[in-house]
Amino acid sequence: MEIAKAYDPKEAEEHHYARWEASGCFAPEINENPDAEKFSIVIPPPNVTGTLHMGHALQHTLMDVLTRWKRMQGYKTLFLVGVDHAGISTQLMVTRQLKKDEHKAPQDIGREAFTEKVWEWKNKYGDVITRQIRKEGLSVDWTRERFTMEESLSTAVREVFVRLYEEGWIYRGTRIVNWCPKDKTVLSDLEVKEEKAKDGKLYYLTYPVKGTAEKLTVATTRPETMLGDTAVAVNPGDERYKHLIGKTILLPLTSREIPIIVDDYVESEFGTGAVKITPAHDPNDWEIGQRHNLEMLVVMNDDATMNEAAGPEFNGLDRYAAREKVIEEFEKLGLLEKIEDYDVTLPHCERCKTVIEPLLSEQWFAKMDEMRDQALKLLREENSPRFFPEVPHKKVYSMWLENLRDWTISRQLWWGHQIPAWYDKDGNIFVAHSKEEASAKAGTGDLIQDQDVLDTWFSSALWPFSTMGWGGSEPGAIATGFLDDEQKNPVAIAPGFDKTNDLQTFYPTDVLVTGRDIIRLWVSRMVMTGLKFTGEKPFDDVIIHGTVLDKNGQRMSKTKNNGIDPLEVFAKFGVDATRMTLAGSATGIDFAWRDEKVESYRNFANKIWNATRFCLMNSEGAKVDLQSLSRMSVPPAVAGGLSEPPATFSLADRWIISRLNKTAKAVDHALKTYQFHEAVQLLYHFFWDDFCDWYIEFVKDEIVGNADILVSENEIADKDVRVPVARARILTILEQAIRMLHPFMPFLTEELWQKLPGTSSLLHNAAYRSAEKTIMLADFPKCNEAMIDEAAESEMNAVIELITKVRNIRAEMNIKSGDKFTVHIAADRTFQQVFKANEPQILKLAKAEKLVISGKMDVPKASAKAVTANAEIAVPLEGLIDFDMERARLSAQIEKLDIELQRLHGQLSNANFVGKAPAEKVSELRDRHTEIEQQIKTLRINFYALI
RNA sequence: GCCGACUUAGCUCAGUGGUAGAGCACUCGCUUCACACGCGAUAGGCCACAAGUUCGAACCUUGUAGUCGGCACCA
Repeated sequence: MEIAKAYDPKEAEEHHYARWEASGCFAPEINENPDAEKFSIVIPPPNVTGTLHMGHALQHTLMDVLTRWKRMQGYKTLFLVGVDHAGISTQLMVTRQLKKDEHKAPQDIGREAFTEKVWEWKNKYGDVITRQIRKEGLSVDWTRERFTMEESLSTAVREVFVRLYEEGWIYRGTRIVNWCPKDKTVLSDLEVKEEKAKDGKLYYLTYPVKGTAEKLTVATTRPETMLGDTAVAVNPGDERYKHLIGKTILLPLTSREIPIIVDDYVESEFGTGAVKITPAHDPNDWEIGQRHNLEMLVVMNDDATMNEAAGPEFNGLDRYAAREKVIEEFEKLGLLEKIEDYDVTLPHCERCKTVIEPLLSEQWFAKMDEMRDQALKLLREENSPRFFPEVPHKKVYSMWLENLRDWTISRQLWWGHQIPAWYDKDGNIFVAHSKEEASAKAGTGDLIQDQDVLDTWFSSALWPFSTMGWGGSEPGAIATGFLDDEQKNPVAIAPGFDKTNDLQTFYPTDVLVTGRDIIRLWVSRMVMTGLKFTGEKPFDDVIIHGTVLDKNGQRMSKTKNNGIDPLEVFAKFGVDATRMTLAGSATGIDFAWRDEKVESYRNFANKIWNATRFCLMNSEGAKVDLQSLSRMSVPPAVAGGLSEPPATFSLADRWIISRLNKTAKAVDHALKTYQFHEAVQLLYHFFWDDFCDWYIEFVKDEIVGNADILVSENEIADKDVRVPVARARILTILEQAIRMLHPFMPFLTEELWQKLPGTSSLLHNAAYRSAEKTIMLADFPKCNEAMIDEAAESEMNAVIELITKVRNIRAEMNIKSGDKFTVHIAADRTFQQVFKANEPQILKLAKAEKLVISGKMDVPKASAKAVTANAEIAVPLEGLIDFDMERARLSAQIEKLDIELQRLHGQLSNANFVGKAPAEKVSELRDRHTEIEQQIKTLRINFYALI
């Protein structure tokens, strides 16, 4: 069979995904083994407004590698996919569109019509990210796709809210909150980003003390808030102000009189030692206000303009205009002491970058204390979740939990889960699962539901179990199942999908893969709610991946416009090459994006393609056959025709099979410890260096059918029998390698595997025997310890070293490629045998025409020389050799070895080393010392022979 | 202010208490019948700096410098 000369990823990417999906390979139901262990992962749901970026691609690749690997091992695998409704982002997006299309604001059309619009938008544009996920090749179960706003998940949200409320963990209260004046909503601390202000100023305002000629100076970065001052505070121990305590201030620009109070919060050394107190506009001031029973005077509206309480002159002014005006007025009054430049960091809205205004506001809060304590207990007692890498994430996680504050969970938006609380005419609150239930509680149907929605992260926090049908049953009980809102989000249910079983089967999940920025926003909250509502931790392991940076090591951002679009990279180099690049960078470490890196994996993909091409071109009469890798690989009929059981394995065969098994073992270990890059390196090295560069070259003549094959000395095998055996063997080794590569390079490997003769569902893991043939379900290769052959590895290494040294002579002596020569080899009996047995390969790969193998070197002076660990090599080059050049070559080799010899000598003559180092180490170094000494000796003899 | 990470070949990065590795780039040579997205052969590093622990440190400890993060505070 012949295939194209180069790999074209596009074709494979187009064909296989749809087929996999259609044949149910992604759904756990494909697994026929009733006793199969499960493996489950939930995707961190991307925003419905999102488009794929490199961070997703990295995260998704790691999850898919794990899932495909486990699936091939016969685990009942669920990789659950879904999308987040992304409250603010989505509302902003639809608001913008509404303005553009209909020149309307949400308020113009009302809540119901607006949310209807959002659903329309979602149904029309909300699948961008999921289509992109398909392109990535993710083996997610689309039959279980979830959306945080669908009915079943909303049920879970309401259940959690009601329970927490009833237990007293959720309350409504008036606090200073982070207010975004542009989005006009409250934000949690985690949605606020501190950023340095460009030209921060500190304003010193002077306040006259009533009944004296004295004045008191306070400093502030937000002068406009002085309109809401209700006290000035000093430290109780501050001698400067002692006599003023209890007196009052005549607050300029207002007609108000405010007290001078003492509070330990004030540091005498800082600023002027006197602090203006604005309880309604600053969190610290609010606390002081609580302690001293101060008036809370709100002087701003929700759009950060000043309100009536700020006085008629300021009413309606924007906060910055008001700031200017306050300064002007103070200046006029001679009360502005000074303005200093001041480094100040200001809170910004994560979404719209507007400066946050701390504001007194009535909101819903969740007290996390009980859940926090459970999470901390889990961490301390069971070290769960385990973070990979553990440093520094474990600490970030635990420190945040330890200092956890109440969570502001309400948002002044329309898009999201509306808070299940109803108010009667008197303002009494009834929290319930539905209006009916609330009415029953209230004894009246005349109720109005709370207008706010919940923080997007509230529903995300329930993701691992709400997606699996959790409906509010008691911890540990079987899920009650869920209902889907069919009008809005119809979900196809796979045949055999038992709605009530998912939670029981797949929860808790095995591993979570996510970025470090949401450890607190999301990971911690999943742990807390998971423990409380299911009685179990939602996952054991948390892999925190690194950040993909641009090629200059900068973070990718829209403002810098330095983002790299994964889809463009897919188009240029293929999905598989991109996945290899992402999986090939060390877990948890940031790395700069380089197209060159992808290019090298693109080349690797092509290498795999061409190695397969070669095997297919020479596959007649053979097929993939696992028996061909075991010792008794010759069919009985043939074996019967020979007098002895045949030694069918050449050195190269034993070697590559040993390497294959070692690689399987190492890959398994690497993946178990989430060292994805380690697995990538192992597979790359095995395939390219071991399999292509050496094995294929060694057996090429044999499988092409050019070579006579020696069975034993003087006995040449029957080609008709031997060639197919050799072909089956190379096909099988290739097939095993491709299987191991599949989790990383799903498209290429499927494309090739389908073409290999002899592949069928019989090669599937036992759990998938009746499924349609696909490499996705092939059994993942396991190490067979019996096939690890150290003798073969060391003998093969001797042959490789020999060939390399001869090639080196050829290159350094400038011998034309067409010129053939004789190679003399001196070695001990064992290695004489080894070299003899591999003579045809050595001749071919070293481009020599004759080998002279003996126990002692005897060649003309005009020879190029080299030594290996096991042999002395000479190539007679009468007339071609330049003695000066050869001497230089030899002395360079001697010099190199001598440096090592000196170091070894130094160590071995150190009594401390010999006395204290492990005996094994000492003898290892002694052997090495002897070996190098011998090599140097040989090289020296050769060197002096040339003088 | 507190905490953390990083500093290894020209570049991007692996790595280990005892011979320093890869990919790309560079140099030289190959139209070798799977692959020039290839083959072969070189070259290139006192593993940031200093001190300590150790028989032995690039690896462990401490300090210094640079780079980058996170958190807190901000009258």
